[in-house]
Order: sequence, then C-alpha cells, then structure tokens
Amino acid sequence: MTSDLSPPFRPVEVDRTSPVPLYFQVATRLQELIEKGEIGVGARIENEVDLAERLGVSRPTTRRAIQYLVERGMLVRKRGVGTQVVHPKVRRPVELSSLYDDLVAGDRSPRTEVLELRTMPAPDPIAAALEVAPGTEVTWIERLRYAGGEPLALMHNAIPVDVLRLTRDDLAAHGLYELLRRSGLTPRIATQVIGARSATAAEARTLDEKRGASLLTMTRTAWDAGGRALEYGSHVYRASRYSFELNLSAG
Amino acid sequence: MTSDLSPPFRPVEVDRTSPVPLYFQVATRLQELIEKGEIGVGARIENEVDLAERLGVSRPTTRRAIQYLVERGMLVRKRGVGTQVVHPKVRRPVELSSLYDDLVAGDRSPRTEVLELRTMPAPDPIAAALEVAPGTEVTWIERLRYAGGEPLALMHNAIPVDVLRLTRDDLAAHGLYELLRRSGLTPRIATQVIGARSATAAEARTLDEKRGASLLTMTRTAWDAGGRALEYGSHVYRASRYSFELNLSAG
DNA sequence: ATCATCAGTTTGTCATGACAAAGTATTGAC
DNA sequence: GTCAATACTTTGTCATGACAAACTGATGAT
Repeated sequence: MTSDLSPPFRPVEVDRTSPVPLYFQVATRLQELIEKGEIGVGARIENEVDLAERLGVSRPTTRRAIQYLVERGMLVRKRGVGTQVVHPKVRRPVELSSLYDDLVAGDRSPRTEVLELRTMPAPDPIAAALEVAPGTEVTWIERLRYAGGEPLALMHNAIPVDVLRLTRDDLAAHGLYELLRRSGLTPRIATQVIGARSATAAEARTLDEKRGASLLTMTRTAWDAGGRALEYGSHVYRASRYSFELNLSAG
Repeated sequence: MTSDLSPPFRPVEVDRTSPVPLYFQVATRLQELIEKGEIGVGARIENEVDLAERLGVSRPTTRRAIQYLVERGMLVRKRGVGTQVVHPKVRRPVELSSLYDDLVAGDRSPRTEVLELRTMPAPDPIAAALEVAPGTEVTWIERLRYAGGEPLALMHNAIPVDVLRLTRDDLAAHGLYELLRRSGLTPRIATQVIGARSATAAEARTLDEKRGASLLTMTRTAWDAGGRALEYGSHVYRASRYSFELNLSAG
C-alpha cells in the first residue's frame, strides 16, 4: 500500500566534536532534507531504531530530534505506523517579533518618527496590564511607523524604567524588540488583544487616512523568561495596509 | 540570597497502576501545587535528582514532567541554578478553537442561523488556500452567529466534501469545530490572517451595524495532523462586540 | 580589598536496555 | 469469502548510569 518506503537518503553524519547537541544536528539535517524535498510530503521516514543505528546515535537522541520537528509541524508520528512528513517547511507557532523586524524582513524599508518620549508614573490600567504596582515609573513612548514612505502605524508603549532606558535616537533607528534584546531582555511570553475600530479625526490625520477609516488595534503585554513585565503596547494600524498573520498549532 | 528554599511540600505520590504516564502524573501534580499557590511565584522547586528520588521515579521522567511545565510558561530552568516558578497559571500558546466553543465557555448563549448550505466546485482562491486541486467539490456554508441575542459574526466556510458532510440542523446546533471533532477530524495546524475593513451596506444590514462600521476580518485554513486540509473560513466580526485574544510564547 | 581560582550544585546531553501499546498484515477457522 | 485471532512493526514510556556545562559561592593570592 505505502509504496514510499524511505529511500536510502544520504547518510546524515554527526559531528561529535561539535558543541552543537547531537539531537539538534540530527533535527537540522532532517529539516534540510525535508525542506529541499529530498524526503517528500507524505513519505515515511526511517523508523527510529534503524535511523539511530545508521547514524550511530542512541534512540533517545533520535527521538528527541524527531520530536523537535513534530512540535514544529513538519512530521507526524503514529504508534505502530511510523513517522510521516506532513509539511515541507516549519510552521512556526506564532512569532513574537516586532513590527519593525517584520518590515525589515519584508523589505519594506521602515522608518520611525518618535513623537513623544518621557517618563511618568504608570496610569492604573497600564500598571495593571504590566502587573506592577500602580504609579511605577515607566517610559512612555509614542511613535509613528512608516513603511515604503507611507505612515503605517501609530504606536504607544510603556516600559518600566528599571527594565530599560531609551533614547530618541535608539528608537528612531531600531525596533523596540531589537533594543530589548540588545540589552539582554528577551520577550518570551505575551498576551495580545487584536480588535478594530474607526479612526478618530486626529488618528486619521496622522495616518493619512480618511476620517472614520477602519483601523486594526493591538494591545500587548510582554514578559521575559523570568516573568518580569518588559513592555506594554497599544498600537493602531491602517487596516488598508496591514494585517496580522498567525500560524497556530494545537497539541 | 534566595531564602525561599523549597519547603517540604506534600508528597507527590504516583500511581504505577494507572494508564496515565508517570511524567504526566508528576507534571499535573506540580501544576496543581503551583496553581493553588502552595509553591509560590519566585520559589525554587526541588532539584531534579532529589525530586526524582523522593517520588520514586527516574530522573528522565522527572525532567520530562518539568519540561512540560517549562514549555507552558510556568517554570524556568537555569543550569547550575535550579528551577523557578515564574507564573502561577498555564499560559496556553494559542487556542485552536471555534468561536462557538468560546462563546459557550464565556456563557454568551450563542445561536446560529444557517443562511446557505450547498456543494460546489471550489473557486480558485479557495482551492489554493486549501491546497487542493482547483474545482474540488466543497461544501459552502454561510452562517450568521448570534451572541446574547445580537448578531456577532458573518461566517463563510468551505469544507471539502470528502472530509465531512454537513446538514443544516447540525450547523444550527453546533460549532463547526465540534462537528469536525465528532467525526474524528482534529484541527491541528492553522494559518490565520486577521485584518479589518469597513462594512458594506449588505453586511451592515445583516449585522445590525451602521454602514461603514469597522469590522474585524479573519480568514483561516486548518489542517489535521495528517496534513489534510479540513476547512477554509472567511469571517467578519462586529468590531464593537468582538476581539481576538492571543497568548504567545517564543522559544 | 580585589580579583582569579576552585569546588560544589544543578541542569543539559547522551547511551543502553527493557517492556507496553497501538497500529498493520497475515493466518486460520468457519 | 468473511471474520476473528495472531504475529509483526513502530512508537511510547521508563530506568539506570555517566559525563559535560553553567552558575554560585568560598577560597586564596596579590
């Protein structure tokens, strides 16, 4: 029935002198083979035991490599059946990146205008969102983001001052998440709410839209691995120029 | 410095006769302790080796349980330091559920009106989204979803006929994802695009909004674990009544 | 007093071995 | 021929043992 028994694809050799973990080497190699189509969608890969033996690694190591790709949506395992390729490229769960990074990646030449930058005690709703004490000092930022010469988004952020200090120049030249990461602060968890509403007169003017035009709204709070709140953001995007793309995967 | 050395919290006994895997029993028990606050945020839990010994399970099993909670954002591990509680409840990555389920869970008494239900060859854009051959027969559904007596969303779906056959009654009484699951079809992977635009006159009339009101739009394609396309959806929501909430976690 | 060095703690990686559970394919009885 | 029982394949779970790497804190030299 399943004629596509794994062809003897090229040996995946591992480098035991490398500091890269073996399971990761195996996973990366498999991912390459799949992305290049050398193992086609629907094809079954070799069973764990044989694969492990052929690579000269243990079965747990092989399992861990396969598991890694299963979690990324490339492979599917069924007990008693085998492991099958279901998608030729990684489906990332959801990116936790900033708009700026996305625009750079998409070659849309972003530019940032810093409209406001000051420190102030956090208003209650923002303190609540950040899960910090009311009145905690935060840096309040208002930015206008351009892409391809056109205004795209109006962004408001609050960052606790003891998390990061920011300058106008930094913000004009880099995305907020890049600045965070550069300071060793890695956002790991975030909650977002995405909605829509009509533009106010002032927003329409700033964003070069007609009054009452539809805007996408996004509010987000991001935490680092230690559970410390890094950033609260409340942004509006021109719906005519922007939308959110998400890849979901459910266990 | 860290005075909060793990108190000798109650023994977590495992049941080896249970069909539930040991690692999952341990993970669940730890999760309970954390959710109930018996292990507070910031506290360090026992190290893997001791914990394993005390529970009478192996270290890999303990590691797997802890890893499970780390991936869910409750715990953080640092080599040479230990494992710390960073959040008292699970942060789910993103749910892959239907609007209907969400409304039921939120006690907002959903109701569904089936406006249209017929089979037809998939138009090219929809066939492309589903990654099936152009002209593949699909069931085309148009539904109006109410919540709390008010219209909330206008939903269009295409489901390949060889995936599932649907009746008006089924659709009126249940959410689409519930019907899929009941047939043994589990959505595992989806890509979504969320945007916004102004309502057309017809949409405004149907949704009881003013003409030009802002609407949230969401298009989605969902696949099962085997990579088979289950559903394409193109929905519009009243922005005044609905927004998307997401929890993200980045590796 | 300050800084480098070293030992201790804790998680990270890997190997080997074993059995269980869930599918699939084959065999055999009727 | 049909259906149930059986054998086989493959992944899932678990144990034990070992060493490496990262971080912490104490020690010692300057």
